Amino acid sequence: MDIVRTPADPPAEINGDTPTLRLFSLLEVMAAHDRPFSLQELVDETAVPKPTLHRMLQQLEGAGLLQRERDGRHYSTGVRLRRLAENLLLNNSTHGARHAVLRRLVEEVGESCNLTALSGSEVIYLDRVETAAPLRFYLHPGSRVPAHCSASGKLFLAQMTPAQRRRLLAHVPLEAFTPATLTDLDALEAEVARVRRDGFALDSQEFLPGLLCVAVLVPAADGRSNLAVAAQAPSMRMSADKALQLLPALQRAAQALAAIDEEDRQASTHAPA
Amino acid sequence: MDIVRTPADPPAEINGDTPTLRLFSLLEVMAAHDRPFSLQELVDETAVPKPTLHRMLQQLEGAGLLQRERDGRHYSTGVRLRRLAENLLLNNSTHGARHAVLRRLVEEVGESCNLTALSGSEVIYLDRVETAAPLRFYLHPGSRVPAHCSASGKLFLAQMTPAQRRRLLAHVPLEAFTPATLTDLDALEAEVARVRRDGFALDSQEFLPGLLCVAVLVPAADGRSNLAVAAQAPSMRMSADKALQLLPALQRAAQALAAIDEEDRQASTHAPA
DNA sequence: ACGTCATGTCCCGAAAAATAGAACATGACT
DNA sequence: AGTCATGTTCTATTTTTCGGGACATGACGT
Repeated sequence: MDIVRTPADPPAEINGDTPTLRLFSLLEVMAAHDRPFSLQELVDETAVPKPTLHRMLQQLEGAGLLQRERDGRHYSTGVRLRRLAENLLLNNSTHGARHAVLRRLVEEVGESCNLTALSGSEVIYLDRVETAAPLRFYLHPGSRVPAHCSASGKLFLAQMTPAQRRRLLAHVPLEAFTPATLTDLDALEAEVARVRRDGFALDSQEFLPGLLCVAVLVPAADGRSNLAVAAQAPSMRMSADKALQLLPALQRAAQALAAIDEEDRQASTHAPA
Repeated sequence: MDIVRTPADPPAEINGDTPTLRLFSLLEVMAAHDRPFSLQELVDETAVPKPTLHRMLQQLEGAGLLQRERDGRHYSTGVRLRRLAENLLLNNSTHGARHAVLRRLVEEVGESCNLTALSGSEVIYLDRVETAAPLRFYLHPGSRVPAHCSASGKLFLAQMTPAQRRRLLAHVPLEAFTPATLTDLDALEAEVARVRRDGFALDSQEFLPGLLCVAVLVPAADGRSNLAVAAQAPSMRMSADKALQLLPALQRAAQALAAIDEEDRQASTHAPA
């Protein structure tokens, strides 16, 4: 059982999650290297049986997602796939804007920052920008973390009603990841009350030893937000005191993100292009 | 409270070729619009049964290819998908006909040229060919540059709707890299209007002191392009006036690049035998 | 408060597709 | 010709998808 579950594993291997998604993994392998691939090369690269791979390539070629080189035995990306990629990046102003805010925040505070949301009883990393500092934690977007031992998670818990919070926590044991993890319901309630009062949350090595984190909510129009910004740093560079100094920058970023959402909300009720 | 659905939208478009490929069609539909989709919206758009669509979205979300908005009922593109798209474009430009066109352009104009695309709020260098002149800027493929202070970036901005552009720019501070950088929104709007009218963009030391740049869009069949060609030169060798003289060559290269895409498209619709 | 509507979610048997071993085909090089 | 490496086809078995129908949930309107 992994501590941090990551849906998208590092590039090396084809993921057998579900057959459909293997095609994506295959494309990722091909997109990662800058050259046309022959069937055999892909077999070596992915450890997928040759006939299977052959069929996958045929499918992708038939759909125009891949195309064969002139020699007939090397595959490279097809127009349709490139068109898809272009459109994808082109029609992305929301993520672009959010990401930009995050990037600016990282520049300002000098530590890795991320955008998180609550999903079920876990906090999911929506986006993340790494600091330039060489020592850093590797947590990529898409990872999940329990709510009770993360700064963002405690923020989300803090805005729930006691009943909602109890219901969520009742079925999730408060697993101890470090000695600092709050595993007692009463202690967690007290912490959550503090978070609600202060408007920010700290995670002081409660999830990973040596990892500190400060987070604030991105305000939402209806009062309940499912979006938080957080800054993370190794304890070597960050103390709890120093974390507090980052708060103004975090709040500013949160406001900017709220403004983006507000715009989106308005834009979506108007006629799209 | 949705606005009335415009009948201008085509009826349905998901290809039932083989089940696996429907996921790609779905992504294409989503990539074609700059907004998050709810399940129901996609049902209307694609004429795919609701449970089926639901499963498809779940799969894609689980794989990190899509992600839900924080309201939990709207889907938009995920990090993994965007990363795939970036890699795809990055790697594809390096080899093949595009590179050749670029190389020939460099020969013709005598200055370093590059191919760029918009990704988020930044311009990403897809490919670059250096001039032979000893004095030159070192900017390699894959590097990124803010949109507001690059010739290509201003071209991409110019073809957005005002709303899209505002959303992107509102939260990206118009950072001043040089005294010439446009840091005022109104000034940038005026510049963008000029760019749209003229069909080309200039960057006169707005990003790096001493660096001039001219760019034009590579025309796309559907009118919106995510590909631009640009020539760059140090101010010692290039003035704004002289930059204009490069325009015909750039336009020719852009046409050639557009023709390559067109060829690819046609080739992929012909007999794959 | 209650019904009503629209939307998101789950279930499950029938149908279709993916899987990968083995065999076959094709060329390259000796 | 003989060997090797690679691409292709065949096939029965396993696994997945499919989508109608039913259920759940929340947002209204009365």
